[in-house]
Amino acid sequence: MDKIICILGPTASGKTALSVRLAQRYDGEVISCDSMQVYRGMDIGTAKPTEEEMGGVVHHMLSVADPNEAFSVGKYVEMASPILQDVLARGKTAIICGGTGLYMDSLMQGQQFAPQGDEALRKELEHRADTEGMEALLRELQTIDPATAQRLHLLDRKRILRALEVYYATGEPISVHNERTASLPPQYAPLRLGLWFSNRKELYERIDKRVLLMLEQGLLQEIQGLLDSGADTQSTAMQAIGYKEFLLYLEGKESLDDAVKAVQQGSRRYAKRQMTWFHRRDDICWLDRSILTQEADVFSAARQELTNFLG
RNA sequence: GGGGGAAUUCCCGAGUGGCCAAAGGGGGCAGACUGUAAAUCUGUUGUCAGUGACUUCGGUGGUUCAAAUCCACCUUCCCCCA
Repeated sequence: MDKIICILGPTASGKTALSVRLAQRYDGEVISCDSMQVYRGMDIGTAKPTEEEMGGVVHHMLSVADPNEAFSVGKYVEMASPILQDVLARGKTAIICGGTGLYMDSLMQGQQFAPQGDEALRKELEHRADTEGMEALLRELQTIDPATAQRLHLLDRKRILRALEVYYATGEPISVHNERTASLPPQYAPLRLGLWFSNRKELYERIDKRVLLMLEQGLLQEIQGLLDSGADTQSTAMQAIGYKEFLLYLEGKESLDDAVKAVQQGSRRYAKRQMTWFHRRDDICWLDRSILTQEADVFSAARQELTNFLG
């Protein structure tokens, strides 16, 4: 049995601290599972663990991409998979820690994504969406992949375009590809530990506070630094919560106070979406942080689950 | 002291006699999600046995078949003149 522990939960629930303690106790290495912590130079706003917070534990998948590069789930799995195998091969405990549910599930599943269309195809589809409108494209999808067209909403531009892209790039409807890959057995069977708050207000308070803390730690300077070094404000990385809003402030388009509120708001809604994602799994051991308020409590609760898991 | 204006469902804010449980936005809640996922998208939001009933539009009392909408008084807030 592979020694893999997944630590998941909404933003600001204390995943980092728990992962480090477990790694120290169980001879582990942490593999970060966060779609924004992969970017170099985005440390404060993504709450990337500091050298000190890492407590001597080896961390992977942090700062592995340039903010201007287009990162994605596919790349994440490509990069993290070999790392995970290596960690296991060395007899270490792998601790997958992060809040990006899609990335985590994909890594554990060994997800094979349908290939990406080339740049020209994607550009063309984008252009057609703008000129012909989504109705036309959805109708087109209806003829080549009715199942997908059926479940997608007219306004879900991203997914409609991707479905068309997959079909034109591979000749296979994305629904067929998905059905095939979904029936594959998962590659790993980790212990999943989920952090959550039965009292949501407490989580929201932590989030609000953390945004203020990031400001104190110099988030604005960090963003300015990224801009100065040529960061593309349209990039995926710059869509990160905390960056896109404060960018508006730095550009003088919004007051600092409004930007702070927007970041807090965005983070709270993000946390809710994360919970929704995780909720659909029924194999997560949930640790209630409204009850386990001290980090030591969380740690010992986690150790109990681990004891059962390792047998 | 005098004159004018405003009070709407969690918030902002439409609504000036029936088509109003009340537009729209925000927020909340719930959900979706297979290469942008901290992204993208959807639903719902007075109460209740849910094709219907009931309680809401600062308060009280009127007018009317019918009021958030009209009248009177009261309360609070804002503006102007003193």
